[in-house]
Amino acid sequence: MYTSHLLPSASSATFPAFGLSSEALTLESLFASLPVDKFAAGEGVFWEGDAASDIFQIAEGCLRLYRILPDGRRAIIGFRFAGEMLGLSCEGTYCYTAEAVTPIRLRRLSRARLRAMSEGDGQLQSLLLAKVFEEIRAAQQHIVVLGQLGAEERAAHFLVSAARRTGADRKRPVVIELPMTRQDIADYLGLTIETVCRVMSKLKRDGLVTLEGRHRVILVRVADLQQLAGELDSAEPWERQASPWCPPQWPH
Amino acid sequence: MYTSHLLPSASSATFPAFGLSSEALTLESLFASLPVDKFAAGEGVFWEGDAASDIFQIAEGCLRLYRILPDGRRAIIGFRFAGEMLGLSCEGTYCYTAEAVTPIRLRRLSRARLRAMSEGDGQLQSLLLAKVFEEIRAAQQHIVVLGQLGAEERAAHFLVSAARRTGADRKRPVVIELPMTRQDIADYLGLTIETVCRVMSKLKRDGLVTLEGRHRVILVRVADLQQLAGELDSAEPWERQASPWCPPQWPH
DNA sequence: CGTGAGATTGAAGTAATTCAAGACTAGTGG
DNA sequence: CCACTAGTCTTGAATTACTTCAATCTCACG
Repeated sequence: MYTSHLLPSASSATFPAFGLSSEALTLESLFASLPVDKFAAGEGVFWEGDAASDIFQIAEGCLRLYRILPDGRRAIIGFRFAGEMLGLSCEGTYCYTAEAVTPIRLRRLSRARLRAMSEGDGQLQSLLLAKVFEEIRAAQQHIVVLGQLGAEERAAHFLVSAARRTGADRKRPVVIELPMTRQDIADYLGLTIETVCRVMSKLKRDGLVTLEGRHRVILVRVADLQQLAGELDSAEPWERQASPWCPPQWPH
Repeated sequence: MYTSHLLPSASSATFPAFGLSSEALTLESLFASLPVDKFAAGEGVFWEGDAASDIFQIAEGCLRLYRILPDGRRAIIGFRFAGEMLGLSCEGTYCYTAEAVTPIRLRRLSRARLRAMSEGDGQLQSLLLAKVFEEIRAAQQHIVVLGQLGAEERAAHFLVSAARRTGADRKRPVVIELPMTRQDIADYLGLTIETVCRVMSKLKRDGLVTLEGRHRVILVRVADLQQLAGELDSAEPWERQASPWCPPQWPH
């Protein structure tokens, strides 16, 4: 029998932030009855190259997803917070390592079982597909950030994006918890730890944010931060005619 | 017309490079009977924000996919070559603009129709899903490139990756055609056009490549280029124990 | 053979990195 | 409880990589 009551705090408190309520309910029900795995901070959940046997949903805590380059550089692909899913877009083998930033609790669903469940269920398939599309969208967003934005803009985007993902942008003041280290943020934004520090200090100095300890940031002037971030998320599509861009013709 | 000599018989010549032969055959058959649309160089196929009504397969030519930032900067998300698909991972509205680099011919399949066709067809669904996963994988790869690699490394990765995608890496010498402009490459790699030029010149000076005109590059020392690129594609996963990385513990 | 867009190269400027020193903070042991 | 310690964070100074500005070159096409 399924649990008659939802988890005391986690589910009802955290889910509304991460999608349509119907979506959250349906995907949540997939995981709700599964046992919970715990990992300590710093522990790995899976490694790049492992057979991608399971997908996960985070009940509590924060993870970093990363790849290590041959020379030892670490590229953090992204972070995952409570309520979000993990490993859905990997086929065959995991294409990054997942590691707990904080102590975490998560539910594991075998890929084979998910496949079986979704076999005849068109609604479930589209829910999953929507998650995959969301992931692509986020990845493309990150590409734009890394390719085009400067250090301050990247940081601003990171903060605004974190606020939106955790639902913190819907209350005032906007308070976000950043459990990861500065080094994590640096490896995620393609900067050095020193640059991340400097930029955060500058945002503080300019009155855009307040820093409370190492892991709490209060977004004071959200609109300015969004503008700094290039309004990449909320921006209406660029005007088709107004584009200053004159595309080069072939041949050149 | 451009590339008439390159693609005498587009499908059979180019498909083996882009997936399993069974996959290519199946997906190709989806498009084979559809009429061909033509676009001149510089023409847009769809724009960011348009309703994502169709998906496309490129019969011939090359496209750039990009987004324009509020201040006019252009971020090229990627390129698509003959045989590749387009618009599959967009839901609701296209999340980038697609524009012909060269004159192109492509086949259009309505999303609604694809949906109907795949409704009961599990095999087709997994073929499509595989394409989507491939796209995510490529996006994550690009994130690593933009976040961690220097200018020369980025260029090397771009060249090696282009060689692999077009199948040019399976013949010697490795000759790749780059129909896009240097500005396109710059906007794709997150560099300026001058830096792209300088880096290409350096690769040439160092004997890694030969440049023939503006749009043909011969990869002379492929292994060295791959190493420069961080061996991001071919690299075996990093050793779990040998990792020099000591993950920070929580709390910090 | 002239023309113009694109490409290349050089020189100066700037943003981010590297190197280095010090400050903070959480956890430890007296 | 308090000092001690180790890891993290922050700031400054010097350096580097990339960009910007500017001039020249190349090539496809008329």
